[in-house]
Amino acid sequence: MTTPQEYDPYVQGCPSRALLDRIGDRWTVLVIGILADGPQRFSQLRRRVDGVSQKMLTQTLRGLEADGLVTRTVYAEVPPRVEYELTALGHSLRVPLLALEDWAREHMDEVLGSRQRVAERV
Amino acid sequence: MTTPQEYDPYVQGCPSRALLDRIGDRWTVLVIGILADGPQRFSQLRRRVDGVSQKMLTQTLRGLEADGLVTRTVYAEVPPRVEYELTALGHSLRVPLLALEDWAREHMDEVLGSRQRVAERV
DNA sequence: CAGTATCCCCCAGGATACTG
DNA sequence: CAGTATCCTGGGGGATACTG
Repeated sequence: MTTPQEYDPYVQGCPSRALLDRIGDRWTVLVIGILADGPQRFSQLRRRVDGVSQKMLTQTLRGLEADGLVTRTVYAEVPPRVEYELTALGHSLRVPLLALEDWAREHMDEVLGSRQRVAERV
Repeated sequence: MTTPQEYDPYVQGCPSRALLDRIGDRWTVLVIGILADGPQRFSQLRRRVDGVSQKMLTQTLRGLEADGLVTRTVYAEVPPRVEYELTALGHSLRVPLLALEDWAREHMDEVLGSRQRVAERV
């Protein structure tokens, strides 16, 4: 603690790389995006995140929960109802993620065009 | 083309998911970050991105090249020198990525604290 | 409904060896 | 130096079946 230890993702083993891992997997980002609309049930998420398997959705949600980005609330009803909701921390992460989505929307054509050209060996 | 087709990452097969894939893998983000400092040789990148294998670095750079985010310049010298540099598009991607890095720096403690608590079953 | 538990396959990616 | 080429393994993740 003598030197203030900054998080440096370029160094192996730095915890901030762990964040990159979490952001890394496709489902995490998509689930956060959906939850930004408000609390959602498991089945709603499953339906809205096209292509996610039950296993991966559960796994993703458990990870988000562990990271303090999402809360899980079980209602004592029959049939059971479970709602997932972004925490304040989760909402704060939404901001940079939105910036990324905006970039994608704005520049995806350029990227795809480039890929096309490469694929055609032009 | 009757309805303006927006990129929707929540739909399977949407090309914008391809971008999530690219951002997804750790090396891409790290390499872009390093290249933001200016043009770099292969060996420099290899050294600065701690833990990347030769194979993955090559693969990552080829991908970035294909997407039009990075240029590859070969100098006819002995020994050979190859420099990688961000394109304007690559630089523009830097902006949202920086926002993400900032978030990580600012909130990593909270995330790690949460993980700790979960790991300890508290 | 909202999961857990299992099996199992595939391929991302590391290690190693070789080349222009 | 800046890569290819090849081999090989771990585990990510789908499919399926079962449960509170």
